Amino acid sequence: MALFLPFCEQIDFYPTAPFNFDATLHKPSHFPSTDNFWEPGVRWQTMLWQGTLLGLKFENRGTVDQPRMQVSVWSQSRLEPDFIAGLEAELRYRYNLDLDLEPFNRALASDPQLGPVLDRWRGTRPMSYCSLYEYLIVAIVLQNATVRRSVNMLQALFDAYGARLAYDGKEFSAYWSPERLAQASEEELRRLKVGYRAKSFVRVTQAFVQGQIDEMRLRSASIEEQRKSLLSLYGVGPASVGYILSDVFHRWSAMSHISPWEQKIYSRLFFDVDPETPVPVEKLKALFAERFSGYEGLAVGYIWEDLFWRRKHEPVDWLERLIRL
DNA sequence: CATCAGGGCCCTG
DNA sequence: CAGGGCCCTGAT
Repeated sequence: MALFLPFCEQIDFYPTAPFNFDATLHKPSHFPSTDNFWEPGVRWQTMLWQGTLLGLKFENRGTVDQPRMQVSVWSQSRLEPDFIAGLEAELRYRYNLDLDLEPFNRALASDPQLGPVLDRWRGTRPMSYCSLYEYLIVAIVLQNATVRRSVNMLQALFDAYGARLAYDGKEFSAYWSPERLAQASEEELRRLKVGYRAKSFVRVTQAFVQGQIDEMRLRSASIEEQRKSLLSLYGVGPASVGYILSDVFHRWSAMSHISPWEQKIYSRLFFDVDPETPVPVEKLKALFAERFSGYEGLAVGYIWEDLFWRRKHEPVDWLERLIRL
């Protein structure tokens, strides 16, 4: 039974130009989950913010050079102006609406491989709609699993501990609070077929409930401190930390970690070799550092998403073999 | 039917 | 610091 959200407020956003609405709000490389849905010009997204369940709808009301985005916010009860103001700031942060891409565009416009990609996706920025806690759950669900299994595990968690929200004539799942999951035992979690990850969920959730990790405080910490703090969490290793540093904490300069499956894809993309005989990680990093100096994460991200947009329209033979559904 | 690796991480030796 | 074990699932 879904929770109906009757109240609706609107917030207008004017992101820095250039701003590509669709490529910022939809990342085809991400696995699908039932807390959001995208179609050109619109993204629905649920959110648990400061203990309040929200139904968001992002709509493109501008152009790349004259950006304007309208966000409708549905809720159970009327929202206070202070709350709205806080939410607005949080969305600006998570969706990187204040990011100035011009130095990046200027520096890399003449790169023969990246240049055309930058033209195609001008104004696109990295984006993670998750809180740190939620992202950690996703990262753990991704570990050592095929995409389909990851999707199933996250859905099982939504169904057991999250909410179902009805707004704008649609229905979506929403995340749970750490406090809610803290009531679940490891055995109970295992029944959701998450396997050994149950222990990681319990320990990570505990760390949040007990205040050992604080997202807002970490945002202003040094990258070393962020890395150390994340690695201290049980079930969180270098691969998860790499994703979190870039997606949640917006550390886009360095490629902190390249996992084997990414290594294969990069080898094909940047050295045009058979992914089954990949180029050493060090060689990849050296190339990124030389060509994209200071913007490694951003630049590689553009080429990565460009590939997955292509795949959305037509299968990319060599890539299909590397993505286990 | 059985076997195996998968978009890691922990723990042990 | 290398390598086995971990849960479950779908592919072979």
